Amino acid sequence: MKLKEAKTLKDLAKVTGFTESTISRTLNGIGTKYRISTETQKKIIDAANEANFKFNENARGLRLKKTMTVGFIVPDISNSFFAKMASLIEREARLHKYAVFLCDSDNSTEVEKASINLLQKRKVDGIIVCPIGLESKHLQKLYQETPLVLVDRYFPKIPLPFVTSDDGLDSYKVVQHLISKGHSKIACIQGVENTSQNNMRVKGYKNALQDNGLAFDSKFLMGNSFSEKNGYYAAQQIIAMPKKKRPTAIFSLSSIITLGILKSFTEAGLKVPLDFSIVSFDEQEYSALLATPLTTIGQPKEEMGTKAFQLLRNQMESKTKLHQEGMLLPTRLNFRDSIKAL
Amino acid sequence: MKLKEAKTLKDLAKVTGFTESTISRTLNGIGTKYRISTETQKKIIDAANEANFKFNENARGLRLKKTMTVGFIVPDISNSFFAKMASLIEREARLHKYAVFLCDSDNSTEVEKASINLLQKRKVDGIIVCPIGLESKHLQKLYQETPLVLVDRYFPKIPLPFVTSDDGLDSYKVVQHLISKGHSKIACIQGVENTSQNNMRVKGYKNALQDNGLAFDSKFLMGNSFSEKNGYYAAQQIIAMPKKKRPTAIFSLSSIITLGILKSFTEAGLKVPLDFSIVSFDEQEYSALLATPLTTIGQPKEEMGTKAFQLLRNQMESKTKLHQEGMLLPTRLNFRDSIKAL
DNA sequence: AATTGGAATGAAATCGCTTTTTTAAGCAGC
DNA sequence: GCTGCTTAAAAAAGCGATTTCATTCCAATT
Repeated sequence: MKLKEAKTLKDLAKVTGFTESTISRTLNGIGTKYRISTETQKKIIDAANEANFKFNENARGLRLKKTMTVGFIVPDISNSFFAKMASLIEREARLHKYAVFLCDSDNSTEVEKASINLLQKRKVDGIIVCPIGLESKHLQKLYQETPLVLVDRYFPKIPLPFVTSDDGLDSYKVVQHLISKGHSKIACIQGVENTSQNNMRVKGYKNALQDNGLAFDSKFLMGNSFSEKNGYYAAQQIIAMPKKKRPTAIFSLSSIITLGILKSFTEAGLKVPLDFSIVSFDEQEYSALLATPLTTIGQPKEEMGTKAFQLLRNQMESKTKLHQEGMLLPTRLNFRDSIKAL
Repeated sequence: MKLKEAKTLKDLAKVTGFTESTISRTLNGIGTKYRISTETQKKIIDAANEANFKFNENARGLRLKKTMTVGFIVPDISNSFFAKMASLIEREARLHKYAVFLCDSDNSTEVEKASINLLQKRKVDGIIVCPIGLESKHLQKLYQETPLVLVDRYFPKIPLPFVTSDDGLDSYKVVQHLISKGHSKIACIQGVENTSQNNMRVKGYKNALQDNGLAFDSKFLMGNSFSEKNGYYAAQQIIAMPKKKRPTAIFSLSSIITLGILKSFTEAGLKVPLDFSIVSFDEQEYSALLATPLTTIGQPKEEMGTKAFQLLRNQMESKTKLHQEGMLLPTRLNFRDSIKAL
C-alpha cells in the first residue's frame, strides 16, 4: 500500500506502523492526553496530510451516535421566504460544523411525514421544520425522539418549541391605518386556513375592524392557499362585485398572493391605489419597486432562521427538552404608496 | 427487551428469536430468495411493524459503500434563481430515494472547497455544484473521485459535465433589438468577470454591437458582481455621466443587478423607459409587475435542476464517467415595455 | 530482588448493518 | 448405514471509526 492511497485509519496504520487507536487519537487532537509522543504524532499527522486523509463521517456517526447533521423541512424551497430562512439556517449550521439535509415537503403533510422518516433513518441530530400546519400529531411523536424546532408556523396549544413572527400586532395596526384613511370595506385574502400564521393575521384584521365599530363581513374574507393563483382568482372575484359593494382596500396575507392580485389588476387595467388600496404581508426586495410601491409587513426571516438553529442547538447539545413555548419575533411595517386616502 | 423498544436488527433478533441475517434479508425483500419460510417472514415483518423499526441508513451506507445522498453547493440559496434549481434537484432526488445535503458557498471559493470536503467526508454518492467560477482545479480533482455535475456556471475548456443555458444567443438578439430601436449607446452591467455565464452574455452583447457597426466602448461595460449593490452603484455612475454622452439603454446581466439599478433610478426620480431603456437577464415572477414591466431573458432554471440530477444519476448508477461536454438549454426572450424607440 | 508506577502504545470490542460461509435437519437413493 | 441433496437458518466477517482495557518497557522505590 502506498501512502497516497491510504483512505482509512486501517490503511494509515499499515503504512505508518502505528495502530488505528494511536492514529485516531492523534488526528482527533487528543494524542497528548493519551501520552502519544510528539514525535509519533508528527509522523502521523504528516502521513495523514500526505495521504489527504479524510475521516468517514458515517462511520464516526455510527460509533459516536452523533452525526453532526440536521434536517430542514420546508413546504417549498423555491419560495424566497423559505429560501431566506434556509440560507441562515445553513450558515449557522456550517459555523457549528453541522451539515444540513434539505427536504421539500411540497406543501403536503404526507411528504412532510416521509421526510421526517427519511431524516430519522439518517440519524440526524435534530430537525427544523416549517410544518404544513394542519396536523401536529406526527410532530409531537417526533419530538419524543429527536430535538425539534418549528419555524414560521406552529401550534398554539401544543408544547413544541418554535420560532416565528408575531403577525397579529402589525396586522391590526395596518388595518387600523386603512380605516383611518377612510376605508370601511376591506377584503382580506388569506392563505391556508387554520394555520397559526394565517390565524394570527386574520385575528388582527378582525380585531381592528371590531375595535373601530366595523362589522366583519365573511364575504370579504377570501382565499384558501398561499399561492399566486389564489390571489389571482380572489382578485377577479372582487373585481366582479358590484362597484358600490366591493371593497376599496385589500389586505393580502402573503407576497405570493399579492403577485396574483397584481397580475389580475394589470390584466383588468386597474391601478393601485387608484382603484384599490393594497397592503401585503412579507416584504421582498422588489416591494418598493413595483408599479406602485407596496405597503408591507415584513417578517424577520433571517433572524427566524438563526434563532431556530440556536434553539435546536440548545436541545442537541444539552440533551434536555425545552418546554418553553417558543419565540415570537416582531414584524416591521413599511408604509408606501399603495394606500389611497378616501 | 420489549418489542416496542427494538431499534436495531440485533434487538429484533433478540425479541423474535431469529438472527440478524434472517431479519435483514426479510426486511430487504430478499427473504424468499434465501428460502426463508413465509411463516418466518410474516413473523419478522409483523414484529418490525409493531416496533416501528427503521434501518440506520448510516450503518447501511458504511456497509454498502453507497449512502444514497447527494450534495448541492450553491453560491447563495437565498437567491431565488438558485432556490428554484434547488427545488427541482431536491424533488428529483426525493423521487429516486436520495437525500440532499445543501451547502451554501456564500459566494466564496474557499467555502466552496470546504463544502466539497464536508461532502466527501460524508461519502455522498454525487455532487451538483454551481461553482463560483473563477477556479476549477479543485473541481477537476473532485471529479476524479466523485460523480459531479456543474450547473449554471461551467468551464468551457475543461471536460467536466455541466448543464446550463445558452445565454449568448438571446443576449445577441436583445441587444440587436435595442439597436434596431435606435439605441447606439448601450451600457452592459455585468456580474463576476470571467465566469462562463458572464462571458457568454458579454460576448453576445459585443457581437451584436460589432455586427451592427457600433464600436465597443469599454466605459460602457461596467460592474463586477451579481449583487444589488453593483447595479445600484453602476446606475449612479451612469446617471452622473454628461447627458449627451451617457447610454440610452442598459443591458443588465442579472435580476439582482436590475433591482439595484431600479432602486437607483427611483431615488433619482428617473423613469423607465422614458429616461433609460432596460433589458434584464433572469425572468422573475414580478418582472411583468414592476413599475415598468421589464423585457427579460429567462433561463430554464427548473429544467436545469432536473437535468443536472439526471446527469448525476447517470454517473452514480453506471459508475462510468461522462466525457460529454454538457448541455446548453435555450433561454427565452420576454419583450415588455421597458424599451423605448428613439 | 521484587514491586510499583508512569510513559507510550496496542488489542479488542463495539456501533448497526450486509453478505459470504457454515451448519443442521430432513429425506431420497443405493 | 452412509452419501448427497434440499431447505431453513445461523454464524462470522467486515464496513471505518472510537474507546475501554491491556501491555510493554524502564526507572524508582521498598
